[in-house]
Amino acid sequence: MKPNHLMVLDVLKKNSKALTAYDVLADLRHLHPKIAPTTVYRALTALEEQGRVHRIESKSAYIACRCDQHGRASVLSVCEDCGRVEECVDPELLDAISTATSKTGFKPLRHVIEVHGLCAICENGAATS
Amino acid sequence: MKPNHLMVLDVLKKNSKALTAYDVLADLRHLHPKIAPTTVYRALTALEEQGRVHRIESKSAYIACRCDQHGRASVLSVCEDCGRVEECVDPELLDAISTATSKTGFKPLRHVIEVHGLCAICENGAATS
DNA sequence: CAAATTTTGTAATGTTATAACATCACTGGC
DNA sequence: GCCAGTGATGTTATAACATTACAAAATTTG
Repeated sequence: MKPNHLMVLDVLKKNSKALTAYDVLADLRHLHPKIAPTTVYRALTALEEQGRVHRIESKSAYIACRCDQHGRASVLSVCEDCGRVEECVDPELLDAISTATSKTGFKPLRHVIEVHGLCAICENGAATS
Repeated sequence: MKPNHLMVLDVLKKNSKALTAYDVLADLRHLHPKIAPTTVYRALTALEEQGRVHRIESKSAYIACRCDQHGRASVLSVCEDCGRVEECVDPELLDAISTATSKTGFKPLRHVIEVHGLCAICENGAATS
């Protein structure tokens, strides 16, 4: 893997929360002060194509893929309280969504499935506080 | 409904394609040259809360709700060729997704389900051209 | 009416993403 | 070895999307 791509992936892997491209940029600048947005975006694009990174469309943010099922679309659960993101791969669900959209002749190519809510920790924390 | 909100909704209703906030702004400026981004965004936020407008997260764009089921999350099919968006309300699908994400204790609150692909017209057009 | 509250307008700014073009690094023919 | 051709990277600038902050106007309420 190319050095820039590796650096970007490492930054994402350090975090369980989604980071924006500019969060990644700020982190990288500690070591490489001259790095530019373009560099980060190019790395993110490549990593996404490889399935190593997911973009959270509803947050304009990115996480490292943790599911080791690179290539399959995931259902992404985003905690609105702590920002943590869980991945869940469920081919049957994808098929069900494809079937639903296909009824009108639509041909599905890419799925974006994001669920906002509260993770187990924050839900309990909020309830007992 | 407030005049600004109505104007914004009307612009969106004229189009079957998703429009960005600045597309809406440009359209409104034909008649109201002094209107500002803030005004459009405030209207879009209010209309979204009422379920009259959906935001396509993966395009940073907006469409008028056509399903007359304001309030229920929709599956949005976005044609990557012509930009048209179809809505499809399927409570069972939402429940299935909620169930999948709930396995880890996650509490789902808002669903973002967007499918990119080709609509029937573009799929056929592309095939026969 | 006048004070309090909410809505709207206006300007500036912040955030996210890409375009355009220069430069560098590698490859393969000569 | 040299030097075109190709693709990756760097650099600068700017485009596109969104919010903040505060002032002015409208609306509500005592």
